Amino acid sequence: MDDIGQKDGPEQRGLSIRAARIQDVAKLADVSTATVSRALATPERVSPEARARVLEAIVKTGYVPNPAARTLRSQKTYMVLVVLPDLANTFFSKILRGIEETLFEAGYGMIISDLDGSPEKEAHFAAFTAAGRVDGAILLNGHLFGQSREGEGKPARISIPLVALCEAIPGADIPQIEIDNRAAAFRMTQHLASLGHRRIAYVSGPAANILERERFQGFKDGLETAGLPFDPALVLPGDYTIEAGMRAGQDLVARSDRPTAVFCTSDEMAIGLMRTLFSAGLKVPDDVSVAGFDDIEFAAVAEPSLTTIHQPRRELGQAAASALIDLLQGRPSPKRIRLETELVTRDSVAPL
Amino acid sequence: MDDIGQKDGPEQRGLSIRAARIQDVAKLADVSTATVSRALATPERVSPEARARVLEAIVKTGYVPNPAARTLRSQKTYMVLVVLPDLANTFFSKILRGIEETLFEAGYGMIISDLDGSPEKEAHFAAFTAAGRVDGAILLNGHLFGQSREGEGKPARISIPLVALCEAIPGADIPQIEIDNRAAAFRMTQHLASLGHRRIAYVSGPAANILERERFQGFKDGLETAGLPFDPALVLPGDYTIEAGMRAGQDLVARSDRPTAVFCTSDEMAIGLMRTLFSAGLKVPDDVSVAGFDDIEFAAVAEPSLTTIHQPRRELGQAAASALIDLLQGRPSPKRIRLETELVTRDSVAPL
DNA sequence: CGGCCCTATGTAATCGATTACATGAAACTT
DNA sequence: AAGTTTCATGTAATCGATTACATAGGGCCG
Repeated sequence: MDDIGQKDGPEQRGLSIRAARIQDVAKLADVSTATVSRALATPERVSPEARARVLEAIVKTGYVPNPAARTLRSQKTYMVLVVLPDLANTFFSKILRGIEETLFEAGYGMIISDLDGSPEKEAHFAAFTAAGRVDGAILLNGHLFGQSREGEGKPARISIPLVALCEAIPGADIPQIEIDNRAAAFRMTQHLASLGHRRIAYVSGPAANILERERFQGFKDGLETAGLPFDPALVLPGDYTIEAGMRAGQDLVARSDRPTAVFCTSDEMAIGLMRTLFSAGLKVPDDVSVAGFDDIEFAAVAEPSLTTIHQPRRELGQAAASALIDLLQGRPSPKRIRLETELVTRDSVAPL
Repeated sequence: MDDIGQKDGPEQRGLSIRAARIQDVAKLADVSTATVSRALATPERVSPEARARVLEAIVKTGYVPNPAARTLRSQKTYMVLVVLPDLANTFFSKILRGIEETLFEAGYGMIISDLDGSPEKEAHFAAFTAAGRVDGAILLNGHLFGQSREGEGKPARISIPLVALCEAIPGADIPQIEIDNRAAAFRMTQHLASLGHRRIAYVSGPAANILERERFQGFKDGLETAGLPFDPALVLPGDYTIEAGMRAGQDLVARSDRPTAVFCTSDEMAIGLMRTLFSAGLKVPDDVSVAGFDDIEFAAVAEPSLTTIHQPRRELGQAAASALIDLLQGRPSPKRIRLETELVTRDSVAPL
């Protein structure tokens, strides 16, 4: 147990900021490095006495295992990549929180990639996963990486466990966590129709987006079920942003035959749209009813407060993280989870 | 150049998903692993021919360096930790984007830690940095990690480069990126006073918060300069959230001698407060003027649109990331950066 | 022409953990 | 009592890069 001047211990003299290694712990506890490692990873395989000595030595030295060394050997990073199209979008932040919480509890860290519409960044992060910097990834961007063009003798790419969140990825054999967008949009459309609205405008998401297609289908189904005609002139292009909502609002304001209700496929668009209507002197819901989608925090405090579809954002994040952790730890993972949405009626929608 | 059946190459037969290693590249290019490494890290120290062969081999094999191995040897992770108190808060998301952008361009990845007010998480992430998982950290939470209680023979903790963002950390000898909160609050207070308001309420942040102290001081200075008395009864407690704003609103509504203007130290609180005033039948700005702070996206589209202090959030993130990168790469780093804010006048504030 | 320096490259140690395999002692079986 | 298991532990190979040191060849100088 003589721990003085052995061979090449870190000697912590003065300012030596060298971190304690497993060797130092082993020496202090008078066991081999293997025993230290086992005391941490599989305590039941180490005698109580040795374990106690190791634990004590760990406290004394302030030992923290070196993650790089651990990863190099065991091929596990305990890191998860979260890929999303726009970090600045309010909709994602609470989802991220749900993800982070769940990952943290399971001992995983979270690396965030904001794609920002850049294919370059996407390629970078594809390489990132291929290099083994993360054990798995949660994709919020609606498609897989890089589409694997197999030219030029490129070897089969390393594939890590993936989970799709919110935007389902058609054809991908991975867990998909989402809401039933079509049903939710259907529900909202029916709600508007049930209040007597017969001319209902629709402010869309990006055309290529899978959410958009589902919601649009739900909208059309809803019209049909309500016995209302579908009028393409009442479909306004959008991209889920406040600005898109404002543009759609300008379009509507300029029309002579205005619809009596507008279904925006995001709350941000709905809020932007209401802003423009207001500025033009129109009253919501007296002149026009406006509905949103998502139920972000500001929906409840907008003026007027926004009727919308509530998405359980935090739970979505948690569910995705759980599914991924299942995969990472070799447990069976649910193939598809659809969380329930809810129609939240507030003041922005009124009977005709 | 015979690459068949050498000794123990990866052989990529069928489904072998083994990633190419530096050895494989070296063999294919007919050079040593050292040369491959140098061809990537210091190309000028490798002959053009060798370099070309290496590059070709890299493309052929799809080689991506293993980050764990690289980190283990070189002690560099090319990862940065971003610590923030609440990921779900709108205010942070655009800052995060600024950080991510800048880090990405410099080749760094971003790991996010949402502290969520949990000391347990904080301790975890302190260990995280100590273990060398990141090269540096950006702190948005206003204080340093763990306060380093040096008891029990704990060795000097590894200290990595840090940068404080938004919330200055008094006494810490690290770069601080922020705005001049006091000056901004002063400015807003003066603005309200100049419009004739003499009874101005103040909705605060958390008392312990450094931002709060600065803004509060600015507020008091503003009153004094305008020759207005400071009335403690007009200071309402808050914590920057929508809900806090609503509570403050309820408080105000219940009063008989209402102030004519309210300065909220966050836009979220201002929006929540306006909501409550509205519900109580009060008009903004006719009955009460309301001002915010931050200029989040929703400030411009709130009804009425919000007079507030614009913070250059993206630029704050970029500046912090740049400062950290400077530190990481051994360059001198600015000690303190104060970005300019701007008073944005909109419709929620009107002359008395 | 011999010595020196520079350049390009190879060899092998190293980073710090995990873990396959080996070993010796104790416990149990028949 | 000999043989077989089990348990606790140690030894050393291993993960895949970087890099200190060694070396060979070429050019230059006096």
